[in-house]
Amino acid sequence: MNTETTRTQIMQHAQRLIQERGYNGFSYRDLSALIGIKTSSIHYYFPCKEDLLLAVVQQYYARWQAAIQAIDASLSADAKLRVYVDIHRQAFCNTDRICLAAALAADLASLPTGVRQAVQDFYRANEDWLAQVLEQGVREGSLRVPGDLGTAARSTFAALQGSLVTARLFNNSDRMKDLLQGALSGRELE
Amino acid sequence: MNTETTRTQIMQHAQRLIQERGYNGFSYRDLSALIGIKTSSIHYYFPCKEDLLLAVVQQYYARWQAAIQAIDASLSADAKLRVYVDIHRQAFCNTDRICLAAALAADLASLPTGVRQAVQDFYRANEDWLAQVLEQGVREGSLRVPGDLGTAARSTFAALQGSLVTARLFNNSDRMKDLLQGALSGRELE
DNA sequence: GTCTATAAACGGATAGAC
DNA sequence: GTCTATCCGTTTATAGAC
Repeated sequence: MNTETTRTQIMQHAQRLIQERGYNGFSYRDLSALIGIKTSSIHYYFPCKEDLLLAVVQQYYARWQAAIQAIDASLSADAKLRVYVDIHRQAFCNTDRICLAAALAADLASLPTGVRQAVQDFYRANEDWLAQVLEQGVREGSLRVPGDLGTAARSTFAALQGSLVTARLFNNSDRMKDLLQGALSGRELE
Repeated sequence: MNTETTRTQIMQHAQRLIQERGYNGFSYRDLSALIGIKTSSIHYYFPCKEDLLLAVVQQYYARWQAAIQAIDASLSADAKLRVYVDIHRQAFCNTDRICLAAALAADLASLPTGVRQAVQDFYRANEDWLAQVLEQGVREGSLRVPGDLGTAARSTFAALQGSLVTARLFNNSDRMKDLLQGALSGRELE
């Protein structure tokens, strides 16, 4: 088995299991059974569980950054918001998983310090991106944002994360559409 | 040690540990160390972990119902909403914990079926209550709700749950105030 | 790189004494 | 009710052969 493939497989399954069952809900044994290698081989790539966790979180963050940067900068603010929500809705429809950062944030007290920091960074980056887009929308006149921009951005991201949780809980991806109709159309779009 | 006291202690610590570290993040051993009894004594009250989990969830649900019913029915819709959000904000400020149902929903795939149902019931009950209050607000003319009432109720509860997660993540209870200013004042209150 | 073998602690759970 | 003692599988991790 090619090295990169094994390492990649480990990280893919680890991410999925965390999103499905939480940080404390999977083991090296689970991974070894899924991939078809021994647990000691996983330790070769990730000496301890925290190493694996950090690698998975950082890769998730990096991919999110790439997805965000791929959003056409020339779009209007409300178009950017629709693309942004749709990225999350599509990801949910394809995988039936909540956000990795939300899954980890739920187990906060059991996270290694470094991971906790990475989760905070992810949340902050999303909120900052949303605040920028809301600001653009106000400038353009295409969005109406009552009150503070940062407040609106934080509430919007909280609603997005919460909607992913309920979409999975009720096995109903329409919950993500709720978000578009309610939070965005209602509050922030004219 | 009085029986009811021991049983109560077990359930209190179990609920707290689930809210802090997730369902898979605590053990009978953790509980026994915290309370000062042996793990076999815990098995006397709750033969298996699922029994304990179900008891904790049902108690949490019952207390929520009591708190909701204690809200003065004669209040205006927007006053009810403010009391409702304040119940959650106060609970967070006092305990630094997210909602038990949200903590369990994050570990969904690892939950026993009965617990999954109880978590769904809790979410549904909150959404139904919110939808009723929004409906009252529209009737009174004190709330402006764009689009479907059920949609607005679901988004509002998702934002509430998500805000609790970030309030803890950033150790900042103002996140709950964000919700009042943004989601309620902005979207639903005139 | 992957394996076997092993370690030491932890996990939920039970039987039976007091 | 709570304890001691015990069961047996799990979990994370390491050492060393191949």
